[in-house]
Amino acid sequence: MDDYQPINPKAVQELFECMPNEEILYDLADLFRVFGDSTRIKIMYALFESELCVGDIAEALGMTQSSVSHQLRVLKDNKLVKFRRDGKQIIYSLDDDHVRSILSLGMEHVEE
Amino acid sequence: MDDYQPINPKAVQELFECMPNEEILYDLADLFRVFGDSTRIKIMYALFESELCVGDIAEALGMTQSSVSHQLRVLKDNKLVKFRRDGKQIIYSLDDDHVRSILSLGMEHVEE
DNA sequence: CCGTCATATGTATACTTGTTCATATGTTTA
DNA sequence: TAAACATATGAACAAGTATACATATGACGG
Repeated sequence: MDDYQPINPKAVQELFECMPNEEILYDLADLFRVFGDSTRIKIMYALFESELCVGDIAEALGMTQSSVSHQLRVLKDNKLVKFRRDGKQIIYSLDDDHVRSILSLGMEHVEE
Repeated sequence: MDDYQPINPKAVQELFECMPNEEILYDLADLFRVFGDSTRIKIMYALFESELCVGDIAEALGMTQSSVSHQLRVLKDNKLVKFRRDGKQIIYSLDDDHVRSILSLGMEHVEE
């Protein structure tokens, strides 16, 4: 299988030339990986309608503050949520509508 | 922090009532997790325009047949690709346009 | 049927990652 | 400034997973 002869050489050749940049594909996988955890999905859904502080997210979802904070960091690093400080609280919200679009589209696929 | 008092009790209460079904959120995370690997992303992109047999995918992407086959199984189990046999080859293609939509939307987000 | 080709599958391993516990940082209030 | 509160961070452990290698299954040609 080392001297493999493509069945469809034209398509293979076309892929060599037209595949998106390697780095972009990694970024794309990274993006989806962030969506690929139920804790983070829950957090994003919690923020779907309105902004919330960390404690309220943890309370609403029944998870520990630490766990929520760790995952918020992942979401923040990947620019999926933004935050602002308000006194002692830090208030998180979804970063842009892309996040809502992706969630909604995924939901459509799942709900069949 | 055990007797936590919500900052925004109304929002927390609303979340208790309005959060999507737990199981659906797990399914959603599972769906995105499948997209969250660069090998699988590459395979899906390879299938974006036209169907391909396993060997051609491996050849075009420069990966081993085994690795591609393993990942195709994941994609198949999650209904993201479908396949048909054609003689000795097995020809894979994207299962539906949801897959293309999700890839495209993710790409939009990444390409800024 | 036998050898060859295309693909699938089992297994072991190395790597990634989510959670918990403990603690640090930073803000407010008394 | 000390105590209380909200959040972040570090480290350790457990669980999941992608890959490579070896082998099995299945289809075709002679």
